[in-house]
Amino acid sequence: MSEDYREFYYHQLFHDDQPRSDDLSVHPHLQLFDPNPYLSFTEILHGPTTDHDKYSPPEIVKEEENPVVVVVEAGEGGETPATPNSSTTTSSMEAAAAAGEEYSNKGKKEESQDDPSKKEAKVKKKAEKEKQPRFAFMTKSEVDHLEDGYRWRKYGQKAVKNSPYPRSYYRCTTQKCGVKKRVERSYEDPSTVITTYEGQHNHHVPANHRGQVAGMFGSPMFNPLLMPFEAGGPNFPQQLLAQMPHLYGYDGAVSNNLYHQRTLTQPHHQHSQQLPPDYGLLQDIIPKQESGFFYV
DNA sequence: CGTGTTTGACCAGCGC
DNA sequence: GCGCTGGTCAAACACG
Repeated sequence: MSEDYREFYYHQLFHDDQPRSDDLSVHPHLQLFDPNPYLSFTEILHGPTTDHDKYSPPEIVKEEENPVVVVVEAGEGGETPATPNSSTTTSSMEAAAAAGEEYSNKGKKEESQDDPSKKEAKVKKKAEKEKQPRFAFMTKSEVDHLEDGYRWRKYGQKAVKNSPYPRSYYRCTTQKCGVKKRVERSYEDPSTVITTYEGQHNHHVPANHRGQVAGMFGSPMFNPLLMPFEAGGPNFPQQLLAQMPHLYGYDGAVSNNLYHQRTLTQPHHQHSQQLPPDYGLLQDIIPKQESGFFYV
């Protein structure tokens, strides 16, 4: 991990003077995890450097209140620039706050005194919405819309309050797949893209024209790692997470970016925490310790 | 022609 | 009630 990345990480973690990151209390729905925030994706992939081997994290990780920060360097796949360091992914409290703000605000005034049918519809709508799993993560990237293997159709763009950068709205183009994602650039760090996924893919990652799985991490070195996941089924990432609900407080969907993030994360040290019953061969590929994300 | 983007309009929720 | 904001729609447009 370069110093840059570490700086970036700490920036995300400890900027408690930011208005959007100080209100976890208002985001009870947020579930933050901290498997191992001290590793960059590079380290995860290639093993730690000697320096980092000696590195001891300060006493700042407590229970589940700190955000997961996993830095992932994007390969040269998709639209991601070819420079190895041009794109890094992390998840953070800031992203959680950014992505979750809406959740915390909406539904507060649900006690409508309107007619029962309207109220019922509202409740139903709310329940439906809350059923949609969400999580957000941050990607250090020069491009806004990172290739992640799925096909997305942009259906809207809005100016973001307090930010010079617009927010883009995407929907998965696959029929009957209602997964959406929002992409916006952090106003605090313009080099950072905040991506929020909502919903669950119910289909395979579509192959691109060359019959390969596209993706922001789709460089050749990554593809072999993708294979087992492809073989795993249409909802592989979902299945993956579904196997670790006790770890992630979640029982269903996951973004494909997370999918890649997790897929590409190579174990270099396995902790001896209990594994899910069906962790199976995934344990060879997925180091549950070094990946992370949060739901919003 | 199929697919995806752009962009202004519209709607609903929320705070004041 | 009103204004602000976020999210979505859909027509027009661009592109391969």
